[in-house]
Amino acid sequence: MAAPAARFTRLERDERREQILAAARRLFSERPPGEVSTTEVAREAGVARGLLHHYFGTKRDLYLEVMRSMLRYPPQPIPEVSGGDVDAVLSAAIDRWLTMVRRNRAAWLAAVGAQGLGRDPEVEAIVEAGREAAVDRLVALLDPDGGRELRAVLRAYSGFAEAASLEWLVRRRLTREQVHRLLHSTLTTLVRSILPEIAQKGSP
Amino acid sequence: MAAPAARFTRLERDERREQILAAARRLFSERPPGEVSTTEVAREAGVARGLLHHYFGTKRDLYLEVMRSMLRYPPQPIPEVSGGDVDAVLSAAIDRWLTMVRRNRAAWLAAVGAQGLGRDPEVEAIVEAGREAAVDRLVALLDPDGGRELRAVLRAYSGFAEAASLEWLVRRRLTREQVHRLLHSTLTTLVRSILPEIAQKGSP
DNA sequence: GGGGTTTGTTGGCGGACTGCCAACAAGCTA
DNA sequence: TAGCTTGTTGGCAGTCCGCCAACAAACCCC
Repeated sequence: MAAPAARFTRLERDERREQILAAARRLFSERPPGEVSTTEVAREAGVARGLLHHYFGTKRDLYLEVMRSMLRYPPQPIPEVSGGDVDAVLSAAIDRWLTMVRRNRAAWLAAVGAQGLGRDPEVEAIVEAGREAAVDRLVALLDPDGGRELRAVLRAYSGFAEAASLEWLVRRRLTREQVHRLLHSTLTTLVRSILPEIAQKGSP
Repeated sequence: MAAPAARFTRLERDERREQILAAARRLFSERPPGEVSTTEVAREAGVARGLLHHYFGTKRDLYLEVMRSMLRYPPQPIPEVSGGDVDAVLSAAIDRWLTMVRRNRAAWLAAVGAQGLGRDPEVEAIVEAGREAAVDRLVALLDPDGGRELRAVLRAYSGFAEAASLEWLVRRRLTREQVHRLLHSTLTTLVRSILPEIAQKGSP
């Protein structure tokens, strides 16, 4: 007779883990967590439902892990351009940002738009950490000694950059070239003209 | 004997409906929809669980209605300042925005929490409609004949305004006065200098 | 004021989903 | 090949959602 044809194949922990995570990433990218069942994730991954509880604990834990994994992948490549010309450095940084966004389109869209109405504090913290990290990189690039106001302005700017990127990627009311110029000019103006204006303490 | 002491009181449809909606708004503001049970909403409203299905259909329908109701309340007051001075008009509009945001703090925070692609198309549409309406008001104020690029830039600006407001309300890295100046200067610069620069078609 | 009517409200049944765990078996070791 | 390790499965118990038939509070009419 033929061999019993094993009904499942054993995998190394990390391997199976990544396989489940990939399936979960796919589904959680399309629908909010409340509308994705663990049964579905298990089917998509080709394993029994109990297995994902074994690897990740609760469904919520799995979802949080998906969020983290999405934040982890994109922003790996470190800026490190550091030419003398600030304008050129900024331009290059923006270019990398746009390229990253287009390359990881699905993951990025899901991460930016994560969570529904009620904000889940943990999810919020994960996404916010990613944004604050982006601010860190800009601070290092622009003014390592920058104060509280600089960080606040840059955080607002990151909201601007995300919305502008959506105009390019989704709504298509801007070209990549236009977004690039928009982001560059706005950031330059913010830091050189507007920030000094609002940072000074006593001005009526 | 004493009267049978009615076990529940009948209310008019709209009255009961609003009562349930208020309870749902409270709970859905604190937690994502997947973590709020209809049993809880019913208890909070002081009615039987079946009743909210009677009034709103499915849980999802109730959630969508909550979203709409939150979007409906705040931005009602129409700008209508229309003095000759554009700067003064903008300043007043920004002032109203900041006041609205602080007054409806909880509701507004919850609504912006449903960022960009909530991955739920319907929720997405509702929130995005609110933002596009804000853009409409700005377009009417600034340049009624403005083109596609103007709308795109203003949409990006609304992302900027939301993030900046969070810096004031939540992270407290900016004062109200600072946010005001930041929003005013940025909008002015965007429309007067940066928009013309990116709107021109053929520029290397 | 009593009986009939309207319709707002309740309670519970059927199906689906989550969290958990004991039993099973694939693949390694001797 | 027998035994062991541990990745994997299947099902049980509790909770939640969608639905609907029955109930009863307030109203109407005589």
